[in-house]
Order: sequence, then structure tokens, then C-alpha cells
Amino acid sequence: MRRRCSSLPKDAPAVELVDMTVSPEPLDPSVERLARLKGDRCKAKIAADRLKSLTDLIDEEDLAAEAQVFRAISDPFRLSVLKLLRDGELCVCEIMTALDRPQSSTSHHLSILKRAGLVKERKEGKWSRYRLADGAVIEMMKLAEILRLG
Amino acid sequence: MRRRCSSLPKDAPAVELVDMTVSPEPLDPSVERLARLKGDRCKAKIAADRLKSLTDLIDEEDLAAEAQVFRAISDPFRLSVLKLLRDGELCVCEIMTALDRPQSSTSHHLSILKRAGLVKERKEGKWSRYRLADGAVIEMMKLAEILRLG
DNA sequence: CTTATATATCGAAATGATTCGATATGACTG
DNA sequence: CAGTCATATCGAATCATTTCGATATATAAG
Repeated sequence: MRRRCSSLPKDAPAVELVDMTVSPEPLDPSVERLARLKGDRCKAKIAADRLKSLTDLIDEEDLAAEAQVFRAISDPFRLSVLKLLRDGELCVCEIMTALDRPQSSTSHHLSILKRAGLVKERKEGKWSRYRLADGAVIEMMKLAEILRLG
Repeated sequence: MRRRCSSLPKDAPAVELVDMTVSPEPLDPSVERLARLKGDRCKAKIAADRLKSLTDLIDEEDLAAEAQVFRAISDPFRLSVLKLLRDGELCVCEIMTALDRPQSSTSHHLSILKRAGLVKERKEGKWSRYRLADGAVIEMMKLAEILRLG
């Protein structure tokens, strides 16, 4: 007699297990790969279910939003802007002067940082003053330094 | 008589201050911008010096390396790979199955994560098993979630 | 109202990233 | 050694980003 996965109830109805040792319904093609990988279809099913439950926890929308946060910091110039802002609020003019970049470039990058929620803007007359949006930004930079070394 | 910045010693030698109120040597053109910005050349000099000391602290090489770390996480697919790996080691085959992507793509993205120091690889026969390189990776993802909400 | 200054946005060229099929490498299997 | 399976790398098409000059907007000063 064929064995079934131990996670299934022992007294489950004896449905026709023609060639499917694990479950009555045919396995997903991608799970078949894992079945061959594991050598054991029971283990394959368990592994596949585990992977599926993990991927189900990942929300597409959150994923895109969080990736955008990282993308915003992933440019060397924008990272240096964030490092400058650790020391306090600065206007566009000061940032472009300190980092020696054209005004349009500086403004563009600041808009990307703002859209990602990394900096906040405060309008004061004809000046736009930017500051870090959250202490979490500083923490992220610290962690990147740690990863860089380790 | 022209005034000089209060941060300079009162008894400094009376060098020729033809039109330069602050320092004998001509100011950098970019600092001139700040001078007009501040309205006061003394304040401009101080602000410019502060900005310069801040930018001097930023090392070009570190900057590029840290930006690369963020760039590696900045792709939605790679971020979802990292989220999967929070739960433990996985081989390429499992990852491509779980996230439903071609093998070449999966492998390519894993190499990017590895190069950035975010994951580590362990070869075992014909399998390559990947795991998170450091707890700091998980911390980074948590911070991104915080920034996303705040 | 005109001018000057600070910032934002546009547009187009240059550059870089992503994607995936095809192919290569490298290890286990018969 | 031939075949199979897991992974890596290549190549080319597509797509996104970066860059900077030119232009637009908006505020302050004369």
C-alpha cells in the first residue's frame, strides 16, 4: 500500500491514489520540480506549502513601496545629500554648493528623496529647506556601514 | 574700518583687506553664492566652512560601496528574495519556484545580492544554498517598513 | 511693474539595469 | 563516458535612470 504524508489524517477517505502519493489533486508543475529535488514527494509537498505560505505573506504593493525607499538611497549623490542632512536642515542652494552639482540635478534628486519619504521640505519665502524625515534614515545608513564592513 | 569675522583673533595682522571683508585669499566662487544668500559675508564664510567640513567627512569610496548595498535591495524581486530568506536557507531552485521566475533571472539577482554582501552562498554538491549574510539585513527591511508608514 | 534670485520642471542624450532564452559549467548517476 | 540536473554566464532587446542645459514658476527687492 502507498504511504501518504504523515501530516494528513490517518483516517482520511481512501480516494483513488492512482499515481499521486501525496494528494488527490495533481501537484502544481513548479512543485513537481521540488518533488524531484527532494526525492520524496511528501517532503516536496511540505516544502512547497511552506514556500507558498511565505510568498503569500509578501504583499506586492508593500514590496514596491519598500523597494522605492531603497532605490531612493541607492544613488551616491542622494546618499551624500542624506549624510549632509544628518547635521541639520539645508536649502537647495547650500546642498548644490557643498556637493558641487548643477541646480537642476540637485533639485531633481531632492524630489526623489521627498517622494520616497526620506526627507521633508519646508518652504520659507523663496527658499526650500530640506531635512531628514525620520531617525530611521540615519539608522539605515549605519546599517549599510555595518554591512559594508562585515 | 572694515569688520572681520568674530571667529578670527582680534589681534590678527592687518593684511590688506581691499574688498575682502572676511579673509585675505579670494573666496571660492561657490562660496560667493552663499555670501549673497546669507547677506553677510562673515556668516557666509562660517556656513561655507561648515559645509566643507561636512563634505570632507564623506569618503567617495565608502559612498559608492554603501550606495551599492541599497541598490541591491532596491529591486522588488531581490527584496522579495531577502524576505523569503528571513525564514532560512534556500537553494536557487526553491527561490525560482516560490517566486515564479526564470532560473537565469533568479541566479543573476542572487549574484547581485551576494556581491553587495547581503547574502552568503554555500555550495553543496550541485546545489547553491543562499542565506542572509547578517541580521542587519532584517533590520534594514524593518526600517523601510517604518519609513513606508511614517 | 521690472529685475534678480531660488527652485522646479522639461527635454533629450548618454548611460545603466532588467529580462529571458540560449548556452556553458560543473556535479552526480547510470 | 554519456546523460541529467542545478546553477552560472552570455547576449540582445527592452526599459529606466541619470545628467545638465534651457525654460518655467514663484518670491522678494527696487
